Amino acid sequence: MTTGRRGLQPRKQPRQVRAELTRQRILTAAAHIFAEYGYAAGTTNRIAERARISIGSLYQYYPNKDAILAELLFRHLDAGGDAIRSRQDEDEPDSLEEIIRGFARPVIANHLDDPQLLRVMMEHGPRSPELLEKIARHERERVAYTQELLERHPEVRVEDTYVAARLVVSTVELVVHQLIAAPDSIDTERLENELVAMITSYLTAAPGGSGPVDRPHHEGRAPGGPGARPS
Amino acid sequence: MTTGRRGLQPRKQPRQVRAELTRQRILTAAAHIFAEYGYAAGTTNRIAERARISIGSLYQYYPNKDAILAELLFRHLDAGGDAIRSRQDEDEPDSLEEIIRGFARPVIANHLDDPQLLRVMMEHGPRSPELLEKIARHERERVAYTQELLERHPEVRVEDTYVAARLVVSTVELVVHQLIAAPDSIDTERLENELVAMITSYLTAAPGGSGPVDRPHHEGRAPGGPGARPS
DNA sequence: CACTATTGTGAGCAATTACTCAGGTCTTGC
DNA sequence: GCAAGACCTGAGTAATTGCTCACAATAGTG
Repeated sequence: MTTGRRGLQPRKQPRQVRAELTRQRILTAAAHIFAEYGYAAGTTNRIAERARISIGSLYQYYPNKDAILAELLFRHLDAGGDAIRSRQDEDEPDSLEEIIRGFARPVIANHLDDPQLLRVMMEHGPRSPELLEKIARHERERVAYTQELLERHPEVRVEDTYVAARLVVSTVELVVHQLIAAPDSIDTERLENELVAMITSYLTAAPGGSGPVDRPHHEGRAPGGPGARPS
Repeated sequence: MTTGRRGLQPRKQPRQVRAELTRQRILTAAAHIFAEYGYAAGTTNRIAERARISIGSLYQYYPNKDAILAELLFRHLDAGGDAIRSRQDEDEPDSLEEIIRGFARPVIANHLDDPQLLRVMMEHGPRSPELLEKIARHERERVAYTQELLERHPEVRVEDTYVAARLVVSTVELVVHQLIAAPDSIDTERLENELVAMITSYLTAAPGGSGPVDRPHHEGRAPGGPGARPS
């Protein structure tokens, strides 16, 4: 199938405008093809055909098929990261609900373009070590950032902010992904609201309890503060 | 790649014990191979090799590669459905938390066997119309059942039980899947607890509020006036 | 214009894959 | 013991795929 690892970096730097244009055509064509056919059936020849260039040209810019998907994924991750980071730079003192909403909204927006493509990327992505590393780093950053926010915010009451952060990040990403890509798609706005409500109520609920009701049993939360250690 | 649709039903009924045994070998071998190599790289020859039978025998039982994955998926879905349904038959009057836990636990248990395989199945599955239908039906059943439970339980306070049910089902399935398969896996028990806590607090929280705390400000989540435009 | 560097072309190769088939070996029923 | 079916075998085939390479076209420079 795919020839072995040969690096994922693009093959050459374009020196003329024409080249940069071709590059872009390849990328958008690949996005469509992968989204429509999946990774395995999305052949390089098909991509070239869709981009209206020859297969040879394609391989002048990308050393192999993986590299195309890689670039697609990089761009997506970068876009997502930027959106969230830009939000961070704004005025900070939001309510917790607004903060969570600030997580959910960019993720939703980022998935509206082409849910199918995202799906393909996450599916096949982790087979290449470089992609795996990139994704893992991205996720770790998000978790760390989220954890920091949780720890800083007084409203938050969870035992282990690390676990909570992972739960939150995963939930937002996955649920948005699934429910937007679903055939019977849920209204975007409602999805955002419900997701935010769920996470916010989780974070602010009394630890070990289920909702506002007092729950006498259960091992109490370690009073040592928020610095609960990840397992 | 795969030859076109030719049905997914097994090719023949085994009449001797020997045959049933071979069948089982194929299935377990396929499970391992798919989990290890993914669907595309998990070739039928490799499966046959691992099962220590010839490739010809394999094709006596399954008309094509898809059919093997299909059977694997069917079995998984059936197992999951059974686990939940068996729980339903027990004494009903549980607390909401216990009900949600009754959802989460079988899902977790079902994923502990081989997360990678599950991943492959969900990834590739939806390409075959028959599989797609099976999965969709399974999901619809789960959502319907969940919605019914939500409506019956007095503690639940959500606007739209259908949306809530979908959210709950997706969240449990996806988050469990992701966090168990993750390289830095979270402790199973803690995962269950946090997940249950999140969902329970979401379901029991007063609509429009976030958690037990009284929240004077903020526009409610009523459809009338959230200033929430998607970016 | 001439010369060079950059970019584009597409037939075709090597490798891989799902799957077949002609013929073997084992089980069963009598 | 012996036929008839059930089961198994594995070399081979047709099709597909990622990718190369020898060459053609275009753009930049003097």
